[in-house]
Amino acid sequence: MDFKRKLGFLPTPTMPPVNVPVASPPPPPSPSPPEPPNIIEQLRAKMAEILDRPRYHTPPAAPADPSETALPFVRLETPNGPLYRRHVILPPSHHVGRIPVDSAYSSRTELLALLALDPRLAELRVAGALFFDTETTGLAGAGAIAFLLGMAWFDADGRLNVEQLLLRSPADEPALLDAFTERLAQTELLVSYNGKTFDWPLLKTRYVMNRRAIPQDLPHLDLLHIGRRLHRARLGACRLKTLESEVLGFDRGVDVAGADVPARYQHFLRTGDEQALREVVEHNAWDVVSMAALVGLYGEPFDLMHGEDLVGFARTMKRAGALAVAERAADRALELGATRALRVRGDVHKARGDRARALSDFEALADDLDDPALRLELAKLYEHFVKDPARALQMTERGTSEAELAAVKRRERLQRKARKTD
DNA sequence: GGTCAGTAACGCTTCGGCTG
DNA sequence: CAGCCGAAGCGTTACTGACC
Repeated sequence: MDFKRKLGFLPTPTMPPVNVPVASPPPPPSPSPPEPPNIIEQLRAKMAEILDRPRYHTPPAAPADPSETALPFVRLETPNGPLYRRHVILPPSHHVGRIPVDSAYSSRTELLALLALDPRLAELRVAGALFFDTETTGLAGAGAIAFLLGMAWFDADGRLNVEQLLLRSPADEPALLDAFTERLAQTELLVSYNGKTFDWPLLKTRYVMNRRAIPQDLPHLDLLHIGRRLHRARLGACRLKTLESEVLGFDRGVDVAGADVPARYQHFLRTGDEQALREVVEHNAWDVVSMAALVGLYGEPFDLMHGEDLVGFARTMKRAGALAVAERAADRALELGATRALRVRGDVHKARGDRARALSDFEALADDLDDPALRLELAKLYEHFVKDPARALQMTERGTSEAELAAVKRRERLQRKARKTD
């Protein structure tokens, strides 16, 4: 067998033609057999799955007319080589789902600072923010480079400018880094999605590798962590794309999976085929624009945010010590039917020393008495505020005994079930 | 597949309020 | 006044998940 051909090191007639759209995911794995497959079968299935993945290193297409380009970038000459730039200004009416992008411009950074648990941000303006996102040749730690840098900022008229810089060749990296340095000089606040962990350290590594001064660390608003605090209870996963559809109400349709991005760039480098990169470029632009929309929402959340998300908002405000805002958010969440907000509001009342209202909210959660933390709060209030030790004692026994009873019953039922199936 | 900010769950300490 | 309780803050540790 020709293993090189089989494993994709050489082109085969079965590979997709260069210009075929390549965004479709690989076909789903075949349904698993009733019996667990042995290790050989598992390896065969894995190999089949790998071989079915789209490949991008097809033979070079016929030389394209150099005057035509599938990618909407303008070539600029710089002292450090060519720089490929795309610059778009979004109209003020531009929305991402329900959220007008320019709402971020007037976003209250006091609120964003509380959400980010970073008081420094309150002094800054979104007008001085740079939203940024990179597309790279892989994850950090493996010599990855950022071949596409997407940036967005508001100009003096409050319009969102989106700029993208592309490396048509890795050799052009110094020009890209210098352009980024220039943009950073006009920036007082960085905004990213997981950029504190991924994009920013990776870019700093690239400055080192290119023997350039590392830009100074700027205040950094990483929306991933705010997203988790607000939406995790409702959504579970908090990827940017999930927030875009479930929080902003926008579906970008066909999109590139992040894990496919490195292969698409490698394909571009080997063949010059720009088609596969077009969707990466669009994906990158959407990412920075969506960040701006998220900032708009987080800066003015009360009218537009989902009730369940306002519970997370209220909890974060409480954690940041903004008790009045926390109470307002919990009230609004309850108006929207999110009864989980009772727990947060009770905690807020307690933190303010309003034990009567704390008791009222905690008692309204009587359905949750199997929650030991809630029973503890009620026991404290019955003992020290209501002065009813008997009731407090009941609270310490009640839920526990019920939970234990339920656990014992379940254990017995499962044991019976196990005996039947033996 | 590497990285790392953030989180949760601890234990420990300090401080202030209440009670007998 | 001593003793108890609760709240809050701090440090440690182990773990999670999102980025390409």
